[in-house]
Amino acid sequence: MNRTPGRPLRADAERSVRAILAAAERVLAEHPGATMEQIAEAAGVTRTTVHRRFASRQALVDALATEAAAKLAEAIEDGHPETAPPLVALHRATANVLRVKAAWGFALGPAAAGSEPAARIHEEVARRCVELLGRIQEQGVIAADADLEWVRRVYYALIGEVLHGEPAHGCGPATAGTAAAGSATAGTTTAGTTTAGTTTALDPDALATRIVDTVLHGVGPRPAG
Amino acid sequence: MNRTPGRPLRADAERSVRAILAAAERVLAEHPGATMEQIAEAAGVTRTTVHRRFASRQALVDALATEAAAKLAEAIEDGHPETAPPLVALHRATANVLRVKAAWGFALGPAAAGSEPAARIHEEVARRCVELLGRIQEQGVIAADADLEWVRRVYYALIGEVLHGEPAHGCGPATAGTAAAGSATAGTTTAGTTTAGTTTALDPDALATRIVDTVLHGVGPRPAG
DNA sequence: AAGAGCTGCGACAGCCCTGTTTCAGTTAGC
DNA sequence: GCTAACTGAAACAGGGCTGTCGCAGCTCTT
Repeated sequence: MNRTPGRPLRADAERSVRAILAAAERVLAEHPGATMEQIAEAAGVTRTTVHRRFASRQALVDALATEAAAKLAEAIEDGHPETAPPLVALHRATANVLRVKAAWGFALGPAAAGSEPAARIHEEVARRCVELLGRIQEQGVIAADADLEWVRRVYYALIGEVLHGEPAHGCGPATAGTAAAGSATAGTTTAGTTTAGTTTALDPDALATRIVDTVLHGVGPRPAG
Repeated sequence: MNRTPGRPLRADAERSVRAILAAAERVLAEHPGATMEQIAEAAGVTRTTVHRRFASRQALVDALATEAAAKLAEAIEDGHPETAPPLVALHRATANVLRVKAAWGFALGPAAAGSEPAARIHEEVARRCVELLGRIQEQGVIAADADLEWVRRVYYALIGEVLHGEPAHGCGPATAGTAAAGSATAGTTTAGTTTAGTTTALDPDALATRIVDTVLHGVGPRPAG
């Protein structure tokens, strides 16, 4: 019954909570309707223990969503959107977000939405995102008459799309497949990453480049080199 | 038990099937985990009847997905991708798809995926889509070195994003909200639709323009008028 | 008008999931 | 080492949903 611990948990209990949350993400990502039992099993714990730590299934999902949202906010912040050059910050943040979203696909997905604190974090993240885009707009890299909210949505959509391709089960150098790196050699002022002409894709930095590039310039032909 | 009728259904039974499918889409779109009972009620039918027409919940969802996939394919075909000028076809198809997807949000969503026949139709649709994009590429409107699969994914993502905004509960002139039509006055060779400078958005044609425009040119500043 | 088809109603069995409780045994922390 | 915290095991009540049946009554079809 004690699910909102007044005092800190004991070390082993803390470990259990961690294991449960991680397992929940893993299991629910593949099977959104998974049972508490399945989650417990994946966490190496009994169903009883799961209920001891999370009052209800909803509480578990909420905790998961909140944790993931926090990591997402952290990913943005790690790009230093306030201090770094806007395009650099956008690129870094994008790469970070790709990493986080790949690892917390369920917790950041629609199925986990509706969680109160998580929703507020997401709003805040969206605000920061638009701020950053605004700074880029001031540089003239985004059209002056562009609707930044639309830009943000396009940006979000592309991030989501990129993560649909390969399941990326282990976050490792997964099965390649059909990768050709279409519009490489971007004109953005970011650091290296584009080693030469052909990027292997799949790695967050290359994907981030592709996303930012596509958002800014689309897929049409470039004016000039 | 007779769910794959050898002979045609009677008129009233046919009507029931229609009503059930329509209700299922309506109900499941808002509440993916809805009960057979809720679907039946929304269809003005008893739960028993639903089970009489569809062997199981899965069978119902499959039928729904298949029907919607067919309508989607039809939406593409109505753009005359083979005969019309590629950009015109793309614009028309986009507008049609927006209409279909708005009306069959659940049946075309991820929750309804996994249905055998529907999946094959979606593959075919993707093929047609890439074909059309290839024709546009030959015109030089898409960069020659662009990965068409990536272009298709970006295109899909934007279509999906556009439909997230307003729920569009009744398909009517719903509650407007924050609409500003960012990068309007596209350079595409489509017909009118852009009445002047300010488009009201929300209507499929205007949204299609926006999508196509963004896919091709991104949100960056235009070279020149 | 007659018969086949379809529907609503009510009820049933079966299943799975959630959430709780108790108790004995183990583990962390002072 | 002692105590409090934590866990596994087992069982329980409760609830909901699915899928099926039989029957009486309505409605389409010819």
